[in-house]
Amino acid sequence: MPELPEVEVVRRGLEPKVAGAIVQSLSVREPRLRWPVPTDLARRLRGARLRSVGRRGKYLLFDFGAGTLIVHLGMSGQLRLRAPGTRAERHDHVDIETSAGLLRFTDPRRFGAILWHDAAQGDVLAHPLLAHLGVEPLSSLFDGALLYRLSRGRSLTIKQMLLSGREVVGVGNIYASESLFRAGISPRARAGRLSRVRCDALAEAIRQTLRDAISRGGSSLRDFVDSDGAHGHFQLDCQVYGRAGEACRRCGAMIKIIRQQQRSSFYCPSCQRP
DNA sequence: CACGACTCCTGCTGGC
DNA sequence: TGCCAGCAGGAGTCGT
Repeated sequence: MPELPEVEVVRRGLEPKVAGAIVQSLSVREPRLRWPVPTDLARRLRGARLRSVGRRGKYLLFDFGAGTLIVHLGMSGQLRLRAPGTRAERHDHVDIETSAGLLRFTDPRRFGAILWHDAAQGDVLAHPLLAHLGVEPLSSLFDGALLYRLSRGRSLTIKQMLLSGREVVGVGNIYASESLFRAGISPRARAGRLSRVRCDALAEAIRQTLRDAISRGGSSLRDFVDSDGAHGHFQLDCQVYGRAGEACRRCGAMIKIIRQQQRSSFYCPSCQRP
């Protein structure tokens, strides 16, 4: 479900409400997520005070001082703040009862993850899952120069490079297609062949696409909801994603769909060049 | 190292 | 109308 904008929308929704909250209890109904929920999590969290809610790529980072709760929403995860006592339904796998309310993790496909990183093990950003992530696309470190430098000598397609998360994080299948359309670049273009000018255009397109999506409250393709259960509106503005066979809004040509690495890519064959 | 295929899981949807 | 194959927004791991 969630790419960077959706995760950021969840983070922004939660942070002002739960920062400073004390954890009262934690209950795990289904520990079998992408990796097992740590068995000692309840003991570690009980009585702990949540300092802040951060984000790295698509990972949410709940800082408790003594350690960090790492949460990934996978493809179908939700993290919502509910009234205490709200009845658990199917796929409501983990509840964190806090002084600010019930923080509930729901994930039908169980591709999500809830992990603990102890402060004694060092900076959470050095965690194996986070250490090799690319640059944050909305930070000042990300621009066309970086994209150009990191793509030299690479034979994979630009779509695949964006999805890998090793150069830039947070761009998933929807926003990769949308960003490439904005930049006029075919998803099939070889990353290593992109000119500096086109890298500039792509970096700017990625930043604009993600900012727009965040400001609209995230994509609501399928079932994305924010921490209050509200749906986003980005899907209303998709230029190519999910529009195979329809007319390009810019030139009228028919939007195409192709498969790349088992994922669909949507693009306008007229507006986007290899 | 770089790259691509495979995999985990449940819920829909589209085509028959 | 009903059924079911195939596809879905992620990304770590493994084989080449």
